[in-house]
Amino acid sequence: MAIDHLDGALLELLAREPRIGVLEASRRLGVARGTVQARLDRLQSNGVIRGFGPDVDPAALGYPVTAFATLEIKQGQGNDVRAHLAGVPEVLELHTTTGHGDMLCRLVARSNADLQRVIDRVVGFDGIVRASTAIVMENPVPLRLIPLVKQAAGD
Amino acid sequence: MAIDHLDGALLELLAREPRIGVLEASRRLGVARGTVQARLDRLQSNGVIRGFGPDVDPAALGYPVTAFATLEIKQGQGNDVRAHLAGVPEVLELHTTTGHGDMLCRLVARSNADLQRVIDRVVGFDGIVRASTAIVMENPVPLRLIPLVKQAAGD
DNA sequence: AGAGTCGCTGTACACATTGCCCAGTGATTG
DNA sequence: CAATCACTGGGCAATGTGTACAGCGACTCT
Repeated sequence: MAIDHLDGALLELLAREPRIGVLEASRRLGVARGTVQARLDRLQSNGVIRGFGPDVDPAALGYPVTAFATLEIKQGQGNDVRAHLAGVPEVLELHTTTGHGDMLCRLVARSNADLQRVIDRVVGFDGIVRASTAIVMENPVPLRLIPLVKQAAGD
Repeated sequence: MAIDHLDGALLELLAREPRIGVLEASRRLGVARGTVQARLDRLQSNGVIRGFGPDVDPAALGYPVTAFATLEIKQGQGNDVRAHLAGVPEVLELHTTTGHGDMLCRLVARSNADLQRVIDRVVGFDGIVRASTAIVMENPVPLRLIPLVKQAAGD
């Protein structure tokens, strides 16, 4: 859980040049190879690094439209709705939240027209009372964690 | 842009066991190493695979609270707001959207109390008229792309 | 039909990297 | 003071990588 300064530098380096190896990383950071290896192992067993999965771009896959849908759920239907949404490939992410809606999910679609189909599929389920959708136009800040890592490392 | 069936299998394999090498992947998929190498290169130049950055868990970094904030922006202040939000480490992601709000951003914080500080910092800016926040309680479907990849590959 | 192109295979080779081990050292702790 | 811990720097065998090449079947264009 201790987010060291070296850990921070390592994470940043890995984020910038992911194909880098342990040896090369140790050279860049000016430490011994064993150290980098140990840090990496620790970060992974800590859960700080979940993995190194490929970062897939839905747009390049033919799904250039992203939207967020706020869902209102019928009492007690939560689990069914979760299962239903988990079965829809275009649902990239699902959260249960406080506030006006009960759930928030991230959707993608092949086009604005296709989004209609996706939404119909998403909300065409008994437990869902109401849905409101916001289509994403721009993504000025794509998902990033480095600034947070830096802050966590810098204290 | 052609999302082949082999491409799909490769992506799925990489997602499940990211530390796998090209050689091992070729063995698993039952194709020649050169093929896997060529596919990988193509997927990367296509932009389907953006990279292999480490998947960092904010919770493990000490930021277990996630929230989504919908922001309403003063006309013409878009760029300033974008720049402001980009400067806040706790802002993990920012989208401009259609619908009730003008922007949607994903935030993290060290605690519910800390979230107040983050929100204050986020909305403490001239161009922002109104903000409504939804705190994430559960994350039944964490960000996933494999089902989408499978669908894209299966046609 | 023939020529050219393309993607995949199977193989080869030199080189770099990995996983693992170990002795030594400096800082911190009880 | 002794023990613990993280880091260093070195060494080793095994493996993977980058790269190249020839052969082959499928496809397209003329």
